[in-house]
Amino acid sequence: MDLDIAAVARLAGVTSRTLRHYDAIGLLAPAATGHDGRRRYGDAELLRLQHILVLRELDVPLDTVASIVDTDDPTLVAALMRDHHAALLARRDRYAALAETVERTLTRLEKGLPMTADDMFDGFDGARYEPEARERWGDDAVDRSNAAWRRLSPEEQRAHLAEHEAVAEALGRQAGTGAEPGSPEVQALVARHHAWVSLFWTPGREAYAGLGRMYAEDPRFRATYDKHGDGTAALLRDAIAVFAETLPA
Amino acid sequence: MDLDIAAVARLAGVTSRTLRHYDAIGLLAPAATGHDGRRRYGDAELLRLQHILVLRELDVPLDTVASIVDTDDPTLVAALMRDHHAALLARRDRYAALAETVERTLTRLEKGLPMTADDMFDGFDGARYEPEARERWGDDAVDRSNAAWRRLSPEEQRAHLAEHEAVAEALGRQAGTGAEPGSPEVQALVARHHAWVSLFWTPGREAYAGLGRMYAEDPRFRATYDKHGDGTAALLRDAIAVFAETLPA
DNA sequence: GGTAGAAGTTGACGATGCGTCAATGTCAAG
DNA sequence: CTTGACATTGACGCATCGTCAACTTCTACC
Repeated sequence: MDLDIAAVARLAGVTSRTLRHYDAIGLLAPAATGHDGRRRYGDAELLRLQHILVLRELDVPLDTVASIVDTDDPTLVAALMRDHHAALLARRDRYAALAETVERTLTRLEKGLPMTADDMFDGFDGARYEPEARERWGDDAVDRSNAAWRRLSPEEQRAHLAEHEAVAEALGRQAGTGAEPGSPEVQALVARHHAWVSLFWTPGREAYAGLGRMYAEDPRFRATYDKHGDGTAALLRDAIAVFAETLPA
Repeated sequence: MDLDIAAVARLAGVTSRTLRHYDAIGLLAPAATGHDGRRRYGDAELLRLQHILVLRELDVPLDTVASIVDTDDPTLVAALMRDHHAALLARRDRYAALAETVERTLTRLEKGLPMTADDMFDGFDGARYEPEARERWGDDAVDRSNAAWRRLSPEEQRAHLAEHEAVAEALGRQAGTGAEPGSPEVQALVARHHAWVSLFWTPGREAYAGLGRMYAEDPRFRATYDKHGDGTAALLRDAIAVFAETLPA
């Protein structure tokens, strides 16, 4: 895979100007530039571009996009992609609601019926139908999460990662003894795990449970945990399922 | 109904700054301004605002929005609203496709499977999934239609309206004699009607048929035609249905 | 090898759609 | 009559590219 700027533009449905802009602001640098200065893109850049475009589609400002796509923690990445997915579905529903409102307006106008002002704007208020974009990405959740991570000193970052290792290892030992997901020892470890995740992300009940499932299903994550013993990821998943019940929605 | 700027803003989910901006650029003037200069809005303004917001939602530039919402020909207005509705549905489907693409990317990444570049951007290319916004509104169809109407001199505009009256009257006579929708006389009149509509809008098969149905179903339109005799609107609808078959999709 | 044409490069300016701040005025309640 | 909430009109700012302009480079064909 070695594409020139025009090919990438065609594939992604953007203009070459946009790609140059993204290069200029440091958002998406080409894999290499030919000896003549021409930009060449590879697979990794395509993946990154897709990620960028999803976020752009959600009206996330490009500098925020940069901080998001720069995260390299796979836990965060996966959680974010799930969030993006949910946001896209929310958009879909929003446009469905808008279409319905327009249709209702049309038929009511045709029949000469009156409409209340509230009816008329049903679906238009971003605040009610879009608790995603601005509130979600503006300078909240994810943005803060990255900022939080970045604010840590290198030692603190290492300490944070070490805590995760410690939890995973302890979980592995519990898995080795056939411990129950709901047992006090395991739940205590999950609590530590939740606290660990919460540094950059405060998942709700569903989100945390989803994260747990992903740990067990995604080969990469599973490997991360199962290196401490087979069944560790599965134990974590089940333990998280129990723990998640206590979280707010 | 007599609302101040804050009330309108709350209802529509925009800021008061936006409403002032729309006033400043002549897009949406308040119904009246109090003796102290405060803007007061009425029902008509709310309807116009809804129309504006639908178009804005579709990324139509505001000056184009202005030219669209300024049309006063009810035929055009109805046709446009139907188009807007279709465009919103297209958006809905687009976000559904995007969500699907992201989901596919996620699961494939989880399983370590490769993805083709084409797969990855499925749904992102605006050209393929959005033959609406830019191409539809940019400076095409509707924009041109308004411009076309505006380019006519006042006498030409009168002549155009007179042609419509003449067609409607002739149709009324045909309806009075119980003519068949498919008869040569009636079809000749429909051809004139189509030519009349085509000045500002070139409807495809489905669109023209839909327009015909609206003529018969919408009380206001029905009245326009049935004043030349009961059943005129129905005859026109059926005749258009026949005529539309000959149109390109 | 020469040359045309397509497509790349950087650099610069412009447009759109409001956000936001400043300075000021007015209304309704206590 | 004060106070605080909200209105008004400028004015400037900004993000995200679009759109020239001037120039270079690759490819293809004679």
